[in-house]
Amino acid sequence: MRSRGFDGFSYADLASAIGIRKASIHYHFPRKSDLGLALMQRYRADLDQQLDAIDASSKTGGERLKRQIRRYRDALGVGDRLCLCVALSISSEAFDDTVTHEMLSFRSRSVDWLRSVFEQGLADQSISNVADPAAEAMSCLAVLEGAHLAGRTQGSVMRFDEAVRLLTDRLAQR
Amino acid sequence: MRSRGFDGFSYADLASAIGIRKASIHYHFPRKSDLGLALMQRYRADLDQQLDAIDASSKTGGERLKRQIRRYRDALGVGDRLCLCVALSISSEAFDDTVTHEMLSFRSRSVDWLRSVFEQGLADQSISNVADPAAEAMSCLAVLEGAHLAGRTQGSVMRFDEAVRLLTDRLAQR
DNA sequence: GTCTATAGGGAGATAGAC
DNA sequence: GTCTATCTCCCTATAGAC
Repeated sequence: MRSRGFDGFSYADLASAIGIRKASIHYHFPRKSDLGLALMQRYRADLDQQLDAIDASSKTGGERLKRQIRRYRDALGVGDRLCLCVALSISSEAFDDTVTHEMLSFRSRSVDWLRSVFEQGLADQSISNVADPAAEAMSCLAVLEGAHLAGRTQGSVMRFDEAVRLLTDRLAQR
Repeated sequence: MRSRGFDGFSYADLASAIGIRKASIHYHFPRKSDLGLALMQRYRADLDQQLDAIDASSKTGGERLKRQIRRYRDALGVGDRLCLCVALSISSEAFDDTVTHEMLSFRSRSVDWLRSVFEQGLADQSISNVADPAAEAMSCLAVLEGAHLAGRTQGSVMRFDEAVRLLTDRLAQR
């Protein structure tokens, strides 16, 4: 789903990949949209968990932001995968409100978390040039997702790194 | 293609939309990938033409950047369309090198143009806080495409505007 | 919970008349 | 260059045995 898009793979693809039959997948996820919803729900739950883990072990805004950038970098694979929320955005006409709701939750959780991170970075001086944490948060999510697209199109993590460099350059050196 | 993705529409959809038969479309574009290539080529040619038009009629970096942001904003429709290059990124495994080449050309033309715009904005002081035009250019393209995704997911141009606000706030008022 | 078998439809694509 | 007709294949999805 993250490398070919929602319409780019079939139950037959999954079946042969995991060594099971199509009908067995339909037992767990009757319709394909059920599978999309389940993955998006899990993706969102993972986000909550991992952002909590970052908050627990990193204390400065700069350090927290650095780890979130790293998470996006890792999620890109070798330039062959996208954030699930990005991948599903293109096919969103195919989904009902439950999937859309999950995607909106994912985005608002991301932006809210980033806003608090920029607020911290402003307070503890671990991120430079922060004037408006709310605007920074929305811009930052756009940069991370846009950098994913750059890396994906060119099949190169380097393009991701280049696109987020303006961001990483603002993190205080330790 | 820009609202449902490459795999999200069929020749039958096109045929009924324009009042023609599937076979007639196949006469012009034998395989679906031919259609994808043709659209991407046209999209890229349009970019060249429109950036030239911006250069011809706007002289400051800030004014030029403002018009490119406006172009992306308009391209979003009412939050139901994406940049073609963004939409095809997800399905890029389905394409051969010719389409990928066109997408890479599109991106490098965008970034090169943006770099020169930031250089101008630095020189004529029409864009504030420019330290590294090359990094600004790559970040800017990411923001524009990421802002598209934000607007698309929420079906709202307002989300686009919010995501690019950090950028528009840097443009000198006149 | 997984299997075989199959339904039912729509996909991309082609042949050949006009 | 557009049409009708059709091909072949694969899609999502279901029925029912084990």
